[in-house]
Amino acid sequence: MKIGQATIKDIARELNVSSSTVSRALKDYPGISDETKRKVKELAEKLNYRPNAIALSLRKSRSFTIGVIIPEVVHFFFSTVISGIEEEANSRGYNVILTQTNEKLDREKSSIDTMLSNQIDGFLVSHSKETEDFEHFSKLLDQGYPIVFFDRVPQIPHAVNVTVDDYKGSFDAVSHLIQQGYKRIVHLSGPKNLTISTERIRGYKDALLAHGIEINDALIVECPLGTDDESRKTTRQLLEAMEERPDAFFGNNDMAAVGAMLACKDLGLRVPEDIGVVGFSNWQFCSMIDPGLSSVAQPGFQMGAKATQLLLDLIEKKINPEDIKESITLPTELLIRKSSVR
Amino acid sequence: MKIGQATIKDIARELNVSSSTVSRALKDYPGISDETKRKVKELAEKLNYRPNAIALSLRKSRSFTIGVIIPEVVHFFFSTVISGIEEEANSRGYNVILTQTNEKLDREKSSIDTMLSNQIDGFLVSHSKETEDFEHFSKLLDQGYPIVFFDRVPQIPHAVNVTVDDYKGSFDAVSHLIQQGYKRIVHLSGPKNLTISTERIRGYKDALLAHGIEINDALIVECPLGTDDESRKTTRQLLEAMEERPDAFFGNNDMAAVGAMLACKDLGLRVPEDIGVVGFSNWQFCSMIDPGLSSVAQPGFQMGAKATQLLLDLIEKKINPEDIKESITLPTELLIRKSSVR
DNA sequence: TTGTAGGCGTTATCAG
DNA sequence: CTGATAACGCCTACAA
Repeated sequence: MKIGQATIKDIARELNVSSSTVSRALKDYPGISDETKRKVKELAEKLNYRPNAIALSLRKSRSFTIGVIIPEVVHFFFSTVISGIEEEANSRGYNVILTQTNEKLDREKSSIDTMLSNQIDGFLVSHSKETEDFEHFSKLLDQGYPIVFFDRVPQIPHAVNVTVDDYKGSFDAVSHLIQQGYKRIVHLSGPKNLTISTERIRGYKDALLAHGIEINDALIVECPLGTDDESRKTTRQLLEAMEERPDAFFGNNDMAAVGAMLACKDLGLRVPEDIGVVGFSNWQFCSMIDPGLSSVAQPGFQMGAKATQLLLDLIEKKINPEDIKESITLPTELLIRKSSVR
Repeated sequence: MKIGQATIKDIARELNVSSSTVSRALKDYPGISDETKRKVKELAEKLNYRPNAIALSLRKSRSFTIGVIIPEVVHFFFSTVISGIEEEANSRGYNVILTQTNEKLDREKSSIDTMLSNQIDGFLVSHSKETEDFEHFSKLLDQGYPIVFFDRVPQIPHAVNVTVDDYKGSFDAVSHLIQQGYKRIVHLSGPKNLTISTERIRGYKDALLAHGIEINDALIVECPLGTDDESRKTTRQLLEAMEERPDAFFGNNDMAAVGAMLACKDLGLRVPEDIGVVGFSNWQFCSMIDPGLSSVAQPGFQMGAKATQLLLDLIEKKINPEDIKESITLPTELLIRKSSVR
């Protein structure tokens, strides 16, 4: 499209050969004279010829494009993942088409629709907070579309999932707080319908149990939005209301953890002396705030790269879904800063 | 593609009509009997028919896809812009294909190549730090490809640019510092080949002049990377080396500003009492750190939306490049927090 | 009201 | 070594 986009036909006409010859010459097929090859390539260069990927897609029923569906781009973790996806996809010659659902289920569904229309070769998905029923995904899987889920993964049989070790990340964080002498540890949890949330809750509970601390459900507080404002309010109320005051907060999310730190400041409580705080994700700002926020680092870039690698291998039939026994789990790392050390 | 992707032909065959009839029926063309329309639509629904966007693209020489080229996704500001792009493009029925250059010129060029191959309808570009020669863009413009540049815009005649008012943002920030009584204000500038950097420098200088303060070039310090580490080192050295100590830092970037705050802490200087600090961009963390970082907010989402709107209008010939007299400039807003108030 | 034919750009297949 | 032809899925003059 556009004035002057040269096609194979143009080259063929100018050289008085057939388009098949040109096509073959350009791809160094055997059985084309060096002379012809040279001429074709020269002219192609001169005309600034570019293969039309659209025509190729139609011909091959492959678009060399993968569709990425995520909740939000404006999210440090997700943007890191995208970066990994981009990198891996590009290096293997695929394009990335992106949509964000803004945490809405219907946008998730309509994204799938447009992507299907666009004949993408496979999906990379992290589902929305609203998604509780995974029908729309399992239908795709049944139809044979390659999908790899990452981070926010569904519980569907045969789904290929890439996650970080949320359980262990959480377990480590809470164990660390306990070792630092914190005893009444509040967990600011995420929406219960996300596996990452429940896994982190499980890690939290197990860490308490492993250190002989009783589980108190009142100390597990849901922060569904995951913003600092929400958590600031919630934790502030908590600190004011509870007769036996908590002495630590473990956020399922750095924003939630920061909110807790701010609430402490509001109330004149010192972090880490009075209250210990640990977050999850290791956003950039963790090292910039004072005190530095301890956090569980998640390898976002690698998650994106790994998920993409799996997806492309599935697409190119280098592996079969059955070969992937269980979910891929990437390691987390607890980064200890001042907010949790006393 | 994929087992069972129904096509118009499938519907036609099953209904014993021609594919043109089906095509027309599906689009409610005049001159198709209601009966046929009903039958066609019913079957289409049943077969889960989806128009093949690839075939459409080939037919129409339009892909309904726009290409976005940005330096980095992992950048709060850019992710906000992407969000705006996404929103506007989707609402108008376009797909977004994304590549990041990682600030490399050759990746910028190869991105253009793949996108051209993919027959995208237009480009949305924020160029890399390495880009000093805009030949590869002006060539595209000459060939008639619609391009809208945003934030990092080139100096090319006839280019359609969307920026924020960097000059005024900078002018306001520095004026504010002066009003607060700061006198020796250091500007942590960005790479000089970016227009946004030079505009911010211009705003800085003019604000000083407007308040009768002499310009001292030694107080304009380049922080090319724009990371907090870089700026922390740079500003620390500065604070230690200068006989007459600066009393404020204006970062062309929030990371740079934070670096300066950290350097102050390193040296036992108090912000804002001893040193005032203002950043640019208003990243999320500005309100989370202590003291809160004053910053010039840039409307990233709107920038993305506006740039996309212009691009799509250009593509759809609703406007001509000549109609856009000058660059579109969006307003900035100075958000004053504790870091600059004494 | 419906059908036929041609073409968007490319390549695989079959001939020569 | 090279050419002609058909096909990917869709749309649209033109014809009937």
